[in-house]
Amino acid sequence: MPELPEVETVARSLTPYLTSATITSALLLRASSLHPLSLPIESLIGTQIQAIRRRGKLLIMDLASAPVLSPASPSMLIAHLRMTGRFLTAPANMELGRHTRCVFGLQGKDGSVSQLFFDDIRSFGQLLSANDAILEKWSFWRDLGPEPLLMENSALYGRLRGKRPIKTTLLDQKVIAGIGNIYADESLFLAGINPERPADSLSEPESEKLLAAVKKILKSAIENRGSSIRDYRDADGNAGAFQNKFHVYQRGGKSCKNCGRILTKIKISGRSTVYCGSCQK
DNA sequence: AGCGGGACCTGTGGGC
DNA sequence: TGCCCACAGGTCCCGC
Repeated sequence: MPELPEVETVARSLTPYLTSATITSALLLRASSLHPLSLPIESLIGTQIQAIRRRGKLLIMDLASAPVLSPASPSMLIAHLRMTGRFLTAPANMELGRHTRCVFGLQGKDGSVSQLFFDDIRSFGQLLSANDAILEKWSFWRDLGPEPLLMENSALYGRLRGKRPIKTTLLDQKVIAGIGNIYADESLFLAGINPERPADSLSEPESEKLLAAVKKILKSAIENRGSSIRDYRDADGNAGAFQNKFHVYQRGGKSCKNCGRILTKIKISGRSTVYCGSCQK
């Protein structure tokens, strides 16, 4: 599910609920929902959530540890939602859902108690209780590319190496962080670039145009609280609205909103890809 | 180097 | 109604 705009929306919607809350309990319901590099889930008990933020598609909760905890205690709780991961805030007495993979007890600064559920239908998502030593070992984290909204074209253009399709390159989290299948297709459409073009065939102005399109699409998607295809909801249970603005994603066989020609649907590195053969060169 | 295919999981929608 | 297949916001790993 969630790409950068959805994770950003989740982080923002969680912020009022979680900031300054202390984790009072942590129960893991499916072992595979905890990252192999993670500290035990119990390591989170007693930590206080300082802030919630996003890096690429990762949701990050910054933690402060109680003074008695060892230096090995976690400084962050990181979640990768993958396809169907989701955070839900719940009253203290709420029962677990069918797809709840982890549940945290929370105590707010005002003493109020509540729960935080990590639900995940497909169970691809993972939680990682991390400290600095663990992050150094985590290659996905180490190699994560720049934030698209902060990126300059010199950085993108410099990374457009090799003959693989530009769409594959946009999906490579080492090149640029946070773009997934929806926003890759939508950005390439807006930039007028064919997704099958070899990455190294883009000129510097084309790279610039692509990065501008990526930024415009991501910002617009964030303003619309993300895209809800099926499962995605923010922490308040709200769907996004950007799916109503798609130009190409999931529109194979329909007509181009720009020129009226039938949109082409193909596979690029295993992912469904839709583009306009007339508008995208 | 990079692609295809499979794996990890569960659910839904379409075709017959 | 039911069965089977294809497909789904992601990433990793293997073999060619």
